[in-house]
Amino acid sequence: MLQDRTLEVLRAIVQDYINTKEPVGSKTLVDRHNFGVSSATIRNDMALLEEEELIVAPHTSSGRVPTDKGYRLFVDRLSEVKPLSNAERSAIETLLTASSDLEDTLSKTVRLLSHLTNQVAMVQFPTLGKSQVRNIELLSITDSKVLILLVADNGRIEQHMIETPGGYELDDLAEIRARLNATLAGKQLASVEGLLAAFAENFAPDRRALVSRVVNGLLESVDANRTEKLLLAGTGNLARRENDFAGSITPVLDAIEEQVVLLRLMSEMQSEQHGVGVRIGRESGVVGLNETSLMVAGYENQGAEVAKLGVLGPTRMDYSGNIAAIRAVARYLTKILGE
Amino acid sequence: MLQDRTLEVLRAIVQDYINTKEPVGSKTLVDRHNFGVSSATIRNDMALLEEEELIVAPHTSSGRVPTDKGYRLFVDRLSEVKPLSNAERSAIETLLTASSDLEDTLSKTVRLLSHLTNQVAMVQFPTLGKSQVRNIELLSITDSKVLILLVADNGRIEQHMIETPGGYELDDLAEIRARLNATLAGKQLASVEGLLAAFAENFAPDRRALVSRVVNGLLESVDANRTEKLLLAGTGNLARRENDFAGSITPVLDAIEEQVVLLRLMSEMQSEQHGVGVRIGRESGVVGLNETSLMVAGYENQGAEVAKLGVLGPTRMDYSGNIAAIRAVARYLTKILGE
DNA sequence: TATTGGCACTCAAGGCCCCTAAGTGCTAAC
DNA sequence: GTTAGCACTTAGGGGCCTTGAGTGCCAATA
Repeated sequence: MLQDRTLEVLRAIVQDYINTKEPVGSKTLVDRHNFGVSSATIRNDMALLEEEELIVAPHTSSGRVPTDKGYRLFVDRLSEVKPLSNAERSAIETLLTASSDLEDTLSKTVRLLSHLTNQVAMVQFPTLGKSQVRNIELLSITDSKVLILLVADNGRIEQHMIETPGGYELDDLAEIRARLNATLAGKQLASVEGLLAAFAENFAPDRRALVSRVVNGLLESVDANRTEKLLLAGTGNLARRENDFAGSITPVLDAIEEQVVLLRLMSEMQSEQHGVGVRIGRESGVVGLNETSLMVAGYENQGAEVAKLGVLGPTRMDYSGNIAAIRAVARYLTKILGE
Repeated sequence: MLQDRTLEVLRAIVQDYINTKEPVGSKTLVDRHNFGVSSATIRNDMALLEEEELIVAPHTSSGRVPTDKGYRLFVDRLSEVKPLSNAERSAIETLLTASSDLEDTLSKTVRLLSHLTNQVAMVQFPTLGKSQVRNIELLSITDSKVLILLVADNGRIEQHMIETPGGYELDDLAEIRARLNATLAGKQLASVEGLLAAFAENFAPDRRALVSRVVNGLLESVDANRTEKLLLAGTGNLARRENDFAGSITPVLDAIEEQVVLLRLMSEMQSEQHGVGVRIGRESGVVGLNETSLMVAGYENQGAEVAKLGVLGPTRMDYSGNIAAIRAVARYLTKILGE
């Protein structure tokens, strides 16, 4: 087992490396922190840390740099949550105001988070989860087009246009709508597919074609609600301090555009330290994100976690500060969604 | 006036520079193209071109590179539209299939365009223009929330949630909806604000609060339709060939995220050569885009231009090929929207 | 047993020098 | 108007050396 001081050395290395972007050596370490021991002792500690693969030397006889494993230990056991500055706190309260429009609120949130952290920020739209159908509307748009509207109680509203080549009667539409609502209102979105399995059979044969078109459209809406949506901000931050990435940032930009990967990762991640989940470097298992870390926290609506938000940045990032920012934003978003 | 051969030299310089990414000199030029004259003659031509500020030498006695002005002349007078390859043509037809959902169609389009050009691709949503109100729906969501739906005949559907603190009667809602449709259906979106100026006065005083909340919500929807929306794809292409940008790509990424600037530029641009509008380097007047060129073409729906699409990339880009791709995609999109 | 001073060793980075390859401008001749 | 010839320029690459920061190890110390 590593001794206390050895762990302190690791902490110092992580902190110094985050600040200076330079590999850190034993001498500078004793200069900057007062360990009360000589650099030779620190060197011994560093040898231990290297043996445990917590730090690594980019080339023989250069300073050391934390490995993914080193950052992991730091995050799990050594980092304290930096309290937010007053300026940050008030920025959150000023910029994040309630709006009855969900998309508005979330888009403000993601921009705020990106400014607070100087990283790429991400906010997931509320997901299917346990949310329920509030109601369903069918709107006649043209003779051969009907708009289906699915209002869920998580605040999302999905719209889906369908074609009805044979035309339709408004009365039919009204009836279908009424029966759909009778069948589905208050039911969980996840159960919609099952509940509609035999739905068309209740109608006269000559209307079934129309009914099943509507049902299919509705199922696609449910699916769209299941397929998560992601808002992003601050992509420019990736390239700002370019040398953060040894390779190119292209794979990172690609992964960001290919939102599916990010969404999957976010969903898989559980909150760990201080309510924030962290994936460091290769832990994500996504090649393009080998040099990035991902940190997410859940936010809630009506008492249940509905989705996640977080940031993506180089592994060499300010974990303490970012954890604090993410946590604060998640809490504040939960609060204003409750209003 | 510059002679024909001198212009040919400019064309050759632009083409070689685009291909090789290297400043091009007089000797390599005569080697690669058969001008039938010696390098000394080419040097004289180059001196003329430099005098006209069409090319520039990065440092004394190195090859020449086209200036913005040089690219401009190339695009306006020297470039032929490269016909698309069969593979590209069939890619367009395979990937771009009609869908009744506008967002689907456009999102396919933007990804296609980004693949064809290897640049950042952009597609504007259909804009206000001359489009009309198709109909308006008011949906009761909760006791104190009403969803306003504005269906426009350009295919866009705006949804906007409003709060009604005092509650409301369903009958009231139905009446407001009926009168709104009577007043607005078939009218141009641009005229909605005027038509609703005195709308609330037709109602009994105790309902006016509700009515004006609805009217305000509706006006915001119209505004949202006016505020253009942009789909983007291929951001990773910016960083792919990194040395395309002398400075950092951060300002470019920022400009992309700040869609407002791009939207303004796209709206201002008129089609020039071959139906495609081009802004080269500093011509855009946007500092962050000094090293990029923007090329856009309009696409149509129901016979009228509704919005634009295009690409953004380094000034050193394949103008001929990209113009061809943009033009083809715009035409094809127009075609399938018409179906 | 943990810590320390001392020492020999390593290596990246920067400065310097030199050379080469590609390019230029100019001039006089064709 | 075109060309050959020539002197001149310069970025970039290779080689060489120095410096500074760092390391590992060992014997001495508390």
